[in-house]
Amino acid sequence: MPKAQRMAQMLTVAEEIFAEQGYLATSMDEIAERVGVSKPMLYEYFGSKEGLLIGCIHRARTELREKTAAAIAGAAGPEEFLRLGLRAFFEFIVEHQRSWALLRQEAAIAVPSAQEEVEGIRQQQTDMIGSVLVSFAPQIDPLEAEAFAEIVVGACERLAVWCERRPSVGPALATDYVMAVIWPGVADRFKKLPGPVQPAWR
Amino acid sequence: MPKAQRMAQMLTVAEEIFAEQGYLATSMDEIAERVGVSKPMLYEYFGSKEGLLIGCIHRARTELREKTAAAIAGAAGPEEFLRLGLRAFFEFIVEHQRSWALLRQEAAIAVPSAQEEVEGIRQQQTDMIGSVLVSFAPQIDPLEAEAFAEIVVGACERLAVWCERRPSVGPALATDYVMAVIWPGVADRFKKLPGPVQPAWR
DNA sequence: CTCGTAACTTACTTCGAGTAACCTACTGCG
DNA sequence: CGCAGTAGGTTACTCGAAGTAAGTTACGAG
Repeated sequence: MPKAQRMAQMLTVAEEIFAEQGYLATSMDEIAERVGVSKPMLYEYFGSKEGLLIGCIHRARTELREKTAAAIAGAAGPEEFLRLGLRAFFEFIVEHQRSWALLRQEAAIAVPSAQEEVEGIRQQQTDMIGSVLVSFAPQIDPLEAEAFAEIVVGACERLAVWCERRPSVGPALATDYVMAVIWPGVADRFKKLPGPVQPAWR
Repeated sequence: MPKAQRMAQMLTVAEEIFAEQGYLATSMDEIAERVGVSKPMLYEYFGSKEGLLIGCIHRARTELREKTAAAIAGAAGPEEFLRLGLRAFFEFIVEHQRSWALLRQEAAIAVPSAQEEVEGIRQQQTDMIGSVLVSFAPQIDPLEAEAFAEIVVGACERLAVWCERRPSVGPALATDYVMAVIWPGVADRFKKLPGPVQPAWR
């Protein structure tokens, strides 16, 4: 099997088993067996168990970025821009429900360098939100804009975990809840600052 | 040394080393040596490495609950109640800066059952916030109240991590930021619902 | 002084991450 | 055809850390 294909297969299998059993409880032998290959091949491709985990996270991150970029293209104003971006995030999470827990929880704990990747995902989200704030209200205090973005990302991340236990709450309702809580506060800031320009993210 | 005292000492040392090096990178031998005791003693007291971690988290959880309860005693209205509760949380985090990363990140990833304890901490916070909402606005949709509470907890958790990289943002300013974003949205819900009663949490 | 128990240690076993060294099958070229 | 080189792969190890079995010391009560 060619390398690129084998690599993708390994990532898919690893993500699956990690999500099922957790990172620590999964052995490299186990992954190798399920892939139908021997352990040293995993080391050939990813260097270490940690490297394999980082590969999984990195792939998810790329996918999230692409989906978000597609979702927010053509949004009219800050509220719609934010709403579409948040909704893309919730949809991504519902799709990757099992592996998302791995990405944000297991990865961060077990493997310091995987944490960088997870932070990268969050960074993407805060960038997206920060860009809404800064481009629609250029006079906003940068520190405040950053803090607001972190607050919104944290809110979504936590609510997404909660949604897993509440099947009745899908991406649409989750987005509504978050917007209901944060938008009045954010809009309030906008009112006190010079007016809107177009947002530019990616 | 008597058991209770030894146990506390083990927890203190373990929390310290876990925070320094991470859970995975720390060996039980290493902790045992720093405590000045042999490895089987740790197993005697905590059963497993996982048990030791859970012990650390559990102790932190208890402390947070006590501090929060003390802080919110005597708050006048929902806004002050929420503000004091959030502030106690940020102060707790600043105090336990290094070990907080362990609790919420490493623990969740590496050890599924430690995750329960971490969720317990979050549950305390959502209970606190949920009690504000429900008791000041008894007619609120319970699902919505729960979602709002999760959103606020997520926002704080994430902002707390951000504060670690931003020494200029202390507990007071962090609380202000969160309140600025969420309070207008929450107050907006209150306005549409029957009026305030006293909150009761713990 | 000796019995009992609380607190502790030494000396293992086991399991899994990571590695060294060797193997196979295909592709291009004289 | 036959052979070299390499992509893709395997077997058989080492080593370190979690967890354990069995034995040892300290010390207060009778």
